[in-house]
Amino acid sequence: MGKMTDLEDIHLIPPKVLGMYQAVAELLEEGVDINSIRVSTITDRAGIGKGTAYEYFDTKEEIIACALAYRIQRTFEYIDGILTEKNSFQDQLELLLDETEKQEKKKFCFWRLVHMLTDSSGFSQLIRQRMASEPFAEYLPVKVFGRVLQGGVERGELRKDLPLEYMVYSLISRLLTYFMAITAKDCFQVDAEVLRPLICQGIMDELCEKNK
Amino acid sequence: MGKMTDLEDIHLIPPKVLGMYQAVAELLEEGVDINSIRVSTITDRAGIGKGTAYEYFDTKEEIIACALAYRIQRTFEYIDGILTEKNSFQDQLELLLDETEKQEKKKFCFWRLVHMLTDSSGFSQLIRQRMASEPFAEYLPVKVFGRVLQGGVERGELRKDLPLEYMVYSLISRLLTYFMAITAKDCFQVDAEVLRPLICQGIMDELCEKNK
Amino acid sequence: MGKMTDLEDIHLIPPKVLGMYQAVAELLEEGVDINSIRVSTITDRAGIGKGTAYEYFDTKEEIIACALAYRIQRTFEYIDGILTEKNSFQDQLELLLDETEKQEKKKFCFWRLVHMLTDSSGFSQLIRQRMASEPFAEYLPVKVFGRVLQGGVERGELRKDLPLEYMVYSLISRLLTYFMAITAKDCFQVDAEVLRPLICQGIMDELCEKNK
Amino acid sequence: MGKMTDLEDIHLIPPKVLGMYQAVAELLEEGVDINSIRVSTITDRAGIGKGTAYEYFDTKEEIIACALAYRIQRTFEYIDGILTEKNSFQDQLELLLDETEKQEKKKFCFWRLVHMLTDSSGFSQLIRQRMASEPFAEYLPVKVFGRVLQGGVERGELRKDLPLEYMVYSLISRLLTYFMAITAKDCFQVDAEVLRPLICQGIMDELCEKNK
DNA sequence: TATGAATGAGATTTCATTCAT
DNA sequence: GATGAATGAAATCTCATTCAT
Repeated sequence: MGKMTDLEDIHLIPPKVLGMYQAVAELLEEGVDINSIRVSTITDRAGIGKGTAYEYFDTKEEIIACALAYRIQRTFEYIDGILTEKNSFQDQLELLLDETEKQEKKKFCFWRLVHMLTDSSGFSQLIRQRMASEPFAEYLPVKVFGRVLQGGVERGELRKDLPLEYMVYSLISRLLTYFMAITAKDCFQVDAEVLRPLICQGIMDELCEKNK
Repeated sequence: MGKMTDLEDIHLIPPKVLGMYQAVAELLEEGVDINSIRVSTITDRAGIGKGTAYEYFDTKEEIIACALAYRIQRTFEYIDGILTEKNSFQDQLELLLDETEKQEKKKFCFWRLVHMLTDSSGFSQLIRQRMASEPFAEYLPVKVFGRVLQGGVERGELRKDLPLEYMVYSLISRLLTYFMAITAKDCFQVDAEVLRPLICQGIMDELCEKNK
Repeated sequence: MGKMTDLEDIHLIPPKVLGMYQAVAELLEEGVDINSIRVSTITDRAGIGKGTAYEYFDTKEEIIACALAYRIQRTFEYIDGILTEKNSFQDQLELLLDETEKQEKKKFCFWRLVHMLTDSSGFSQLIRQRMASEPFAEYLPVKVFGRVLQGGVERGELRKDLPLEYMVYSLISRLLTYFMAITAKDCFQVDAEVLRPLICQGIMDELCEKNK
Repeated sequence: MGKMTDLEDIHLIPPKVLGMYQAVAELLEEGVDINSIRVSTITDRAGIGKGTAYEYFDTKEEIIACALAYRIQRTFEYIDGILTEKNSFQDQLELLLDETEKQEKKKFCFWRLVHMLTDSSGFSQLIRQRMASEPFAEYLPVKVFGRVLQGGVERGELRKDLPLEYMVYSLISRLLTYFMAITAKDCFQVDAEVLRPLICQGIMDELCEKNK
């Protein structure tokens, strides 16, 4: 059996490997520091032997990096799916803010992704490599948000004169604002209830055609 | 000799400890993963004995956390200083974007701080404790940016109708996202040259009185 | 693999663990100070990897405590066995004195046990816990000697009016006298040859029915 | 200043050294394992600098060995003193049992001595050397008990037909076993209240002339 | 393919001892 | 003589990885 790092099709992942991915996701959601995760913890949770992990991966780093990449992709696939069901940018924006709140509860995907994209740990480098590869690229936040914004432009809701890449930037930074405010609640004493409408208004003001 | 964790006055740090702080800073600037830093690497660089590290700190985590806290404070002290010399918000904003670009080159302080404030590693928990304490609090980004924005409001440059905290978060997340876009170029697939003027404009549009 | 500290059945001890027990026993018999025994010394002697020791035990202290408890139990099992073959208390007493001499040659069991029962080192506390647990209790000296004396009483050889616990005390203290005399030969200049009949006589005088 | 190991006269011990001896004694009485005592703990307690310890001793082992030897001698000097005040062996015996019980409470001198005389730790070897030297020999238990028993014989209270040395050992081991029974109650499973009168009687029966 | 006992390199940490002041 | 900051040898213990079954 070839290693998982060579596997392109996300739907052919063997059940034992899915078990390991699930174990990693759970651990991170429980707030475990990524650097303190042990191979034996993963395999114990997955109900498989420790040696089995090495049938599918070469190193511990790869296990965790693949698990994370998988998780991130699934999350954005899901977000992409539900975004598509909404008909207006306003609804899509509300949905994204809702999801941002949810993610915070799981202390997971978004923020973790931010780290992955910016730090220099071994994990992050592996993740970045992996996320840049074919089957993942399609669901990178830039792409997902890009499609949403593109739709808005095409429907005439959003400004046509801004480069799409800036609009993506703008959207992400607003979501980040909201996420930071929620995450650092205790540290910075900010009221998310007050923030949310301001953030919404800010984006709409900046990106929407009708507000021009 | 009392441990450094009990030392409040940042100017009384013994030279050997400063040497260790310097060593940690260099390592991180060189892109070394924080989790792979060894005590012996730090002490070797600092030109002191390994045991000496434990005269001043109880654990490796404390060494690195204190080094980081020190570095972050010095950096924001510096930024605070140069921001004060500028007379308009526009100039201050340009300065911050300049510094954000510089930080990227040093892969360091600002971003590292964001990680520290948001992940669940042992380091981060220690750092957060430390940064919450008296001598550090004054130079936390929220305070520094808060003062900048407050000044802009008082000079009549910035909008009076937005909560200051919202403005702070908005500014921070714009900078952060810019940093992220620069750092993870391949993932973001955007061009900093294109982005920067738009970001400037976006921030001014949102926060400035005269542009309303 | 469960740790040895949870293992109740003394006959299920894995061979590598027996090797470690043997190594500890040898070291002590060679007169090595118990506090100067290193894990690597034990595993080197046992011909196993250092890490293997920690597959079976959590700490060095546990390794040595278990090795000692095992050794002590085996010794008293053995003594119990050969005592049972003797038909009179007199013979049993002679046997015990013979064994006391032998033990001295191995500088081991009896005296080591005495230390274990009386000092406050980490080892001793662990040993005491362990020796108080089910599978060991049966072969504690108090039990073994208790059975011998009980037998003597039942056969009508020994006095019925003394509490058994005092008889045990008396027997042990006599053996201790003999052991001390042998051990401290050089220090106290006593002739074991002269002592032995006196000790025998003393016990018989005190405990035997016919001498009443 | 010559090292303490060369000092013969126990009354010329400098005050800082007495402070260290006192510190060691206290630590042991508090139940601290002798192998876990640190030089810094001793000097901190004695209120002196760590370097000072090395003005008077060459190694940590010497510090503790000398402290113990000193303490043991003082204890037996004291016991010798109060034994001399008693007029009958019976009273002296009761006194010794009282002291044995007290020692248990202080977990100290007598028993510690026994360990010192019988184990193979570095401390014990040093102690044995030291206790064998001139100024200590006089107050070794064998000598002290020897004088007591000799007095009993001379007063006609004790048997003349037993070798004095046998009587000494017999007495010591009775006391020791009593001590052991008290210390390791759970292992011995006997009641000191029950034991003590029987022990007294047993010793008197064996050693006293009139009870013959 | 799946396993998990065995491994050992390498990390952190301790603390007796030194020596410049 | 007294000090205590500095040292580094040496110990314990971890855990990713291997490999015989």
